[in-house]
Amino acid sequence: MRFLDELNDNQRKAVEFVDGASLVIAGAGSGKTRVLTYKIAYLLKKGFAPSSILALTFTNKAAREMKSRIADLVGERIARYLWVGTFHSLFSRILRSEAGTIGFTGNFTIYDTADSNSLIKSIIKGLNLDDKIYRPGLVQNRISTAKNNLITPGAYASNEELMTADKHARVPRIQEIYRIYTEKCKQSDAMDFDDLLLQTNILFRDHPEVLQKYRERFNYILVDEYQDTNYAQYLIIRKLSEGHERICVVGDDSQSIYSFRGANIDNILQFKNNYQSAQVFKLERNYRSTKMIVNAANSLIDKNKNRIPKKVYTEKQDGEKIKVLQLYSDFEEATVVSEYVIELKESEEYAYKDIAILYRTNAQSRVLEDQMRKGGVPYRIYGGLSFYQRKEIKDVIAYCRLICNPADEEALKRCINTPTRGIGDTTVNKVLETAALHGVTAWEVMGDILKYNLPVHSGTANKLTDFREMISTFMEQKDVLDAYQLVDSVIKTTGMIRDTYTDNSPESISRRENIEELVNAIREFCEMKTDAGEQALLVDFLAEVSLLTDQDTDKNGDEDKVTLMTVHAAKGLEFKVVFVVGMEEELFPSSFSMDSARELEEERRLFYVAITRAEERCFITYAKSRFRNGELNFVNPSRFIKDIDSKYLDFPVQQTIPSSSNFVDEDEEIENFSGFRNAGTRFTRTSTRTYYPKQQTQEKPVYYDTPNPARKLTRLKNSPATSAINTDLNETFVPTIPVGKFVKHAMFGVGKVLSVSMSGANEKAEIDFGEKGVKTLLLKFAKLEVLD
DNA sequence: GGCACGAATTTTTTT
DNA sequence: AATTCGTGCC
Ligand SMILES: Nc1ncnc2c1ncn2[C@@H]1O[C@H](COP(=O)(O)OP(=O)(O)OP(=O)(O)O)[C@@H](O)[C@H]1O
Repeated sequence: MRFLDELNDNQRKAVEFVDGASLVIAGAGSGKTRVLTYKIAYLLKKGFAPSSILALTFTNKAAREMKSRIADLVGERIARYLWVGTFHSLFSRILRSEAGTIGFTGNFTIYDTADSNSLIKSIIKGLNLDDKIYRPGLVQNRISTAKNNLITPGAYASNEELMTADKHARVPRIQEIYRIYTEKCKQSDAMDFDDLLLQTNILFRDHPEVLQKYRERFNYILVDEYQDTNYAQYLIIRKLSEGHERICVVGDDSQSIYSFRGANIDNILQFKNNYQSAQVFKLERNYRSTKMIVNAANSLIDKNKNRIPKKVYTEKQDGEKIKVLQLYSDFEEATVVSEYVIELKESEEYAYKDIAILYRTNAQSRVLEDQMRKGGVPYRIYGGLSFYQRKEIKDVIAYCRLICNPADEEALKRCINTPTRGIGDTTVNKVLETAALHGVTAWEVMGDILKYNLPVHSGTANKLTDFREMISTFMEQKDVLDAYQLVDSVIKTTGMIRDTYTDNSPESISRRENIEELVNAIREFCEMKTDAGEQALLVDFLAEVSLLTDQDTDKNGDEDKVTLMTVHAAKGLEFKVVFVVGMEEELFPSSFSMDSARELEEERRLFYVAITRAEERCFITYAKSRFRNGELNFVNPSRFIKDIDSKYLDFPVQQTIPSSSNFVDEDEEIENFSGFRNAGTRFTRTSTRTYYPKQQTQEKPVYYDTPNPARKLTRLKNSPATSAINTDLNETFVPTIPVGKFVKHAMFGVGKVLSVSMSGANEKAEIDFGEKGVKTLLLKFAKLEVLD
């Protein structure tokens, strides 16, 4: 087995250990995933049948990569029979074949978060509860957490702790909503994401013979990113491996970042106690990053109290320090990052695809995207609104779902009046109420309007009947035509396509293109399946589509583009160059994590994950002001920057630090454009004028600058970050402009000052610009000139 | 029932 | 800024 040479001693030991449970716990970039991959290859060589190996990854993409890597080692003919995938995708497969035993059909629909949310909303409405108190999002969260901990509605109701918590939170009826939600899902033959895990547990608990069958089928179980598994996942694995304990999990407690999804770090911390035969393997050598990056990351994570200390070292070269850049605004941050990207590309050392820009929240991607486009930088955004979450796509899919499962109420609600065909909310509600009254599906009611006494006029009744007939016709074809042929017919017959031709707005065209892209994707799906000798019916497509994510729609993965994604989405990936942007208090760490030490530590782990994605170069940026929810906020640098030992950081001399004399052009700029001195940042959203510190645009690139030593380091280290930055801002002289006077604005022209008031720490003025309207402007930022 | 406009609201992260 | 919600009118 030559491939074992590609491992170091510790890795090889972990791979070769086959007699019992093993845990590989090690820091980032130490080759944990590699161990798992090679271990599978090793097991295959040792004679394990590929179909007897179950490997769980965190994403579909990771699964694909692992499978293809294994195929490289042992050949595609063998690798193709492996069970490699996410918990959700593999256990949905098992659930489909065993569905009958737990009261579902093999065709069950998978409700995505939007579907659950909509169902919860309608339940809350049905119970006449106030949706301001019973916020659907909150309820959904509670239900999800319950499911992840295997608490069924009954168990929920009899759980003291949960019930009192709900009572105190003034939402005592969550338990009832949960119960109805569960019933509704079952009635609609639907499972949500959490059900895929919960129902698997129920299946294994209530049907020992089924559990036994899968126990015998899977002789070896491997789990990647084990630190982010939840209780439901833990128990599935535990049950399947009971007896033989041939299980190998790998992970890093310092990279546990999904607690909001129920991930329980105890799974990995308690592994030794849960498995008698457990052997623990530690890997210490990092193969990914330079010394500077590894050390910086180590010094950061060292600030967490709750963690298993780990040694991590690297033999790679020292590399450069992590560059920390302070910018005026989110806008400038994006501009500067795009300039750095261009520099890196032009240096010919890096391609665009070597570079990633990571952020805490999806909302941050917008400015970045704009600036990348402006700078001509090709990029690809992952996450956020994915292709399959677009309205028009969800609409088409809703038709598909309804055709395959007429009980799918959420799908019905979605497409019954899309495009509009005169069946409005009132009618839909009547149908749903009548259905609930008789304990049948809405589909059933629509099939016999007279029998169920549906209180609608004959015109409306006809519309309902027509709609039902149309869907029925598709149903007759669902086992005859392949997915492509059927969907093609659906978009034409239902009027979905025609609807995009009613006007020629860019929105309509984009909707049409998206629908066409979907149809294309389905065609490719059919071709692929047919080539593989498998069936390619609509149900087959649906079974796969519900679990697809953004990263899976990535067709040409090796296009030369910069990657933009959240830090969460970057877990497990690596890039030569990484920019971690928006390192500010309230954003990263998120304001919601601030009052809990536990959550704060998770935010720190998240930052650790971000930095450890970098192989060679890492940049950290933060802005002093940022638009959030439509308003400008002044923000402070993240406390996490101080958590990194400053000897690994480089704060280049920048013009962007106020109060320093090398503050280029400030006076000139301010006087020319605002009429006020020290008015602060020049960047506003309404301004198209861009301004770069001279050095960055006209001289050599900043990242070759000599590190700026002591002075700024001390500033960041010894004083709270707030004082370094905030003082400057707070001391900014803000003159009050006289009410009633006329002022001139760069964009709006001349206007009259109506009032001046305080908005937080900032003065804002209401100014009437005549036909441009009355605007409310923050004086710190508006470029105003007082006219005499 | 459908549409348009104005008001109100906004927690981060995702399978 | 962006999206959702409510209202009012045809
Ligand atoms: N023995 C080795 N020799 C050479 N390269 C290695 C070796 N082990 C791992 N690598 C490389 O190191 C990098 C990180 O490996 P891998 O992704 O498996 O680490 P990991 O521990 O799973 O990381 P993370 O925890 O960040 O997901 C990969 O590029 C991998 O190819």
